Amino acid sequence: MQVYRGLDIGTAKPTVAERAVVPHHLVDVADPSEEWSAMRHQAAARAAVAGIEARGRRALLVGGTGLYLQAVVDDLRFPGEDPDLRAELDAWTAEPGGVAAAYDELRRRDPDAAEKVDPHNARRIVRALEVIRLTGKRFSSFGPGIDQFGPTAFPVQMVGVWVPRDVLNARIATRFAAMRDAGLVDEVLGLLDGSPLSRTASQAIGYKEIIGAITDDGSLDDAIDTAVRRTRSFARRQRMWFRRDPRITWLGATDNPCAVLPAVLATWSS
RNA sequence: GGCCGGGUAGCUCAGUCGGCAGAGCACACGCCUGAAAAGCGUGGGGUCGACGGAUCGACGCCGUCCCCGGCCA
Repeated sequence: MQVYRGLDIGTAKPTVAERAVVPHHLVDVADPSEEWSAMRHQAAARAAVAGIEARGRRALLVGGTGLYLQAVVDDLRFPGEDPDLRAELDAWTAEPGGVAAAYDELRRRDPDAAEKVDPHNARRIVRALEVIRLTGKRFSSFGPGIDQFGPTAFPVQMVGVWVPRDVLNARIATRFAAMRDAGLVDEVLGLLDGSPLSRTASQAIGYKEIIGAITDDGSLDDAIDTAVRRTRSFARRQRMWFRRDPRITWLGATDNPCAVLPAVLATWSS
């Protein structure tokens, strides 16, 4: 979400001062009305890494979105997309019994892919069918899969920071309160004056809830509360995603995660 | 004080003719290849306000009481 210009406070974007000390890439590279995607992120991030390495420097990939990280470091191939076909499939699954019918087709044309997607998950079923109909090839034939943790596309040292649950929850609540104090609501009001947010940008935690509160005349306290819960839920999914990756070295922090910095640097140097 | 409506999961509420206590959200656990800060699955949770009664059997029917909201005085 930090790729979007104007989404500063709620995405905890690095400050101008911080960026003056350490160059940050893929920050402020898209307008909030633009869509962002795993494929777009893969291309942009790999280009940034290549540029950094070409200058003899070392890239530090930071972030919590598992699919996006793997899209950069692993052999993930994203077959094309077709908006018309996508719309047709979306309409199909919106009909009564449509999701089950679509899942039947997926099971018939790509049993391996059907095995990995839940029969109720319309979004994933639609995407798999879109690829199959578009390319004529099985969805599962693209790349080794996200559960294959082989050698990375380029040398990468992966480190995860593990924080106790109660500390994490407290930090999330504190963080949102600080964002609100820093003017998050005003920032959202400013965004509402511009072009409508894209589908992807409008999902940003905090922004989505505050926009909802403003347009529906709801409670800002409730919006912040929902955003806090959604952040916890996101953190749980991050935990699930990264936990299964055997290449990650986990470092535990009891309170302040910054305490593990020396250990992170030691791992990095090796 | 009188009349009416309500009291069921942490929250908001369904519950048909009396026949095994339900949903959404929350919470916990988990899944994942162009929406991923997205999407999806599984699970734990109940003195059905309290007490008494009729009934083989009550969240439901009868009685008394308590609590909340509205209207009237």
